[in-house]
Amino acid sequence: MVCPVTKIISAIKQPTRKQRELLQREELIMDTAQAMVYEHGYGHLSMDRVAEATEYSKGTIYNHFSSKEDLVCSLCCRSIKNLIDIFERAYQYEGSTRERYSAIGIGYSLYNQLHAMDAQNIQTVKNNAVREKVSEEKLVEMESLEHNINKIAQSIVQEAIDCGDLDKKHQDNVGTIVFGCWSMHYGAMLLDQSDMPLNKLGFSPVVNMLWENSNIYLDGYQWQPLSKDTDSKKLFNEISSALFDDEIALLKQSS
Amino acid sequence: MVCPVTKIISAIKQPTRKQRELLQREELIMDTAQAMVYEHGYGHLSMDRVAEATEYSKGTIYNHFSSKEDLVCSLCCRSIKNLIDIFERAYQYEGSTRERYSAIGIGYSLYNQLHAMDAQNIQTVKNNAVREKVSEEKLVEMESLEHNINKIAQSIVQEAIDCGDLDKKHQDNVGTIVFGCWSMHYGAMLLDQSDMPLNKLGFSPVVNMLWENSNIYLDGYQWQPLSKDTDSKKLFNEISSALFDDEIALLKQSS
DNA sequence: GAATAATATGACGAAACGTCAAAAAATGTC
DNA sequence: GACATTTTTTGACGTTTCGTCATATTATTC
Repeated sequence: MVCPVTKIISAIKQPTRKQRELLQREELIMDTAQAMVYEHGYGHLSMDRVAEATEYSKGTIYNHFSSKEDLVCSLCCRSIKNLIDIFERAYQYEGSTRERYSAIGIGYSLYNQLHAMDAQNIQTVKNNAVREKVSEEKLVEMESLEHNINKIAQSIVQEAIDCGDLDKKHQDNVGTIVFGCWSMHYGAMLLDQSDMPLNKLGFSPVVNMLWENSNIYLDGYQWQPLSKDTDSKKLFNEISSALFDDEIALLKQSS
Repeated sequence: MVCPVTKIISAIKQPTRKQRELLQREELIMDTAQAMVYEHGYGHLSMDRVAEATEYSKGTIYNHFSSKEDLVCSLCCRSIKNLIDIFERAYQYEGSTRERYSAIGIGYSLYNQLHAMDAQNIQTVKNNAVREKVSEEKLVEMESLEHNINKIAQSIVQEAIDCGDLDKKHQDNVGTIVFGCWSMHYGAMLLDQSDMPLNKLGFSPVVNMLWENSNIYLDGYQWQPLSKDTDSKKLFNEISSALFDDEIALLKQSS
């Protein structure tokens, strides 16, 4: 159940050559696994295949990841780190609190469209039968990452309250507001996944519905400036191109 | 890949003795599988164990369900049928369109709290790796059920528009509105599932957040009467006890 | 350069899936 | 009721994959 290598790696400050090699190999294993999932689906991912593809033995793979599920969870952690990066970019956006919060939602949609498999991995790990087999350490890591990403969203809501864009009466509802958007986006992403056929060029129709719905929702909280007093279509495009130009390009290219 | 027995059963109008026996056995298998998941988790469900517990051979089980995933999907279909029943009760509720629509949400929350494992099964089947192994027929059945349940929600929205509770300008957004609530509830349910520790007596805190959020959301659509002009806490209790008294009792009892 | 510690390997046992030839039961025919 | 034919059931079998562990290999220390 314990991963000797992981334990060593996690305690690193200034990595030695040896440790760099281990880290590098860990990356290689993860990249290989990810490619496998991307190309042939989750069902085709097996430890034996990963071992063969990386040209290491199975035992070595197990030195890095205590189980197949642990490996998938590691992929999730990497995805969440990518999401954190996106959330941070949204946080830095020069605009109203409302716009910055919306930017998070757009970034989230974008990421999930670009990396549908990542979303699928996260969904896989959320499943209790899978979760059970993930090592304690890795679960802790994931929870910590999820906590951090949540924090970013919460701070924007808090700032909105502080500057008056959101009424002070919502002070105790910061969690609820974030939870609302989170669940809506999370649910939409998962529902979208089952209906894969609808992937047209650019954003999927689900993204548009989601954008409308989140605006309605935030208007419901009277978060200023209201979307009904704004050109929300235009805002969507502005935010997309200001923050996520590279991703948009990729999206257009891949369709 | 084909299930001989299922094929026979599905074409039944007036079941003969033989067919009744097959149906009955199918129920037995499903009940056994469900109990297994409930008691020891999804990971403990195996076809061999089901065969042993039902005292039929594995081959016979496979005559009914073409794969383990097919069996789980059948459990999902049963859950969705239960949900349809709940949605229909909500549809019949004597109250404003807004209240009836809210009743759906409450029923959904309730069902998922009472049958957390059902929700987990649905989540499992949504996963592509699992979905791939479900027989075509079963997938069609599930999609049809999902379509029906969606229809119930959509008709309430439509009625709201027709009677003026919802502005006519939303005529083209019926799908979007239902999708919004659906994704929010679906996402909330899944997020709730990962945080199992928070199951206090009665409704989980997530249900409260969800209730608040859906009200805000529907207020955003200006769906009359607005929750901010109503005692929404009271409404929640009224709907719960009017429609879901039995379920509430079960919920209190199980905590 | 030898002794010791760390790491890598792949053969192995266990668990589970799904199949299929043969056995058993049910049904039909005379 | 006896025999033939069809349907259904059975469980042994082949296959895949998991995760382990004794052994082999490599690295490090003295």
